[in-house]
Amino acid sequence: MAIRKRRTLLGITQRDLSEVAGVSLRSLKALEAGDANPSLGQMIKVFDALGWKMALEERGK
Amino acid sequence: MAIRKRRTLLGITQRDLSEVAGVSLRSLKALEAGDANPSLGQMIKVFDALGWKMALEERGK
DNA sequence: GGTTGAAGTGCGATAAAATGCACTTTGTGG
DNA sequence: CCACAAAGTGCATTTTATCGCACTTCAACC
Repeated sequence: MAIRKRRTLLGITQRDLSEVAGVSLRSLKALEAGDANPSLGQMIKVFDALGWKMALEERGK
Repeated sequence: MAIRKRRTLLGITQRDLSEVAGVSLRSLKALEAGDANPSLGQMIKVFDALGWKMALEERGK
């Protein structure tokens, strides 16, 4: 997933990110592993911690 | 929210959208009302039904 | 005023997410 | 090989989202 790539690029551990984002380490691991259907709030926290924001786009065709 | 605007623009009811998207009417109402912390799957279904997709952007500054 | 369709809302039941904990695996440096 | 840090994973528990249902509100129309 993109999360891991971004996180490693920032040179921080899962623990670091989970603390900055304010989600549990367990949840972050699940999120990175892709075996999760996270809540919007959960995602926003993590994305925000990674310097990302969510946006809507037209789905081409 | 943007969902309602889009939906009314399409000229469909909440019931219509909920059925097309595959989520319960109750959930869609909550989603439009903004009193929800929906799951990613839930949002994708609705956004997809509205011709939208989600994207990540750099958070300015 | 009565009827109808769409939308808003509260509540209880259930499915699922989020968490904590214990443990395993993997890599890295001594 | 050993020690340590980071990551992966299974499980039990707690919390929360999702859903159905009943009821209310509101507007349009006859």
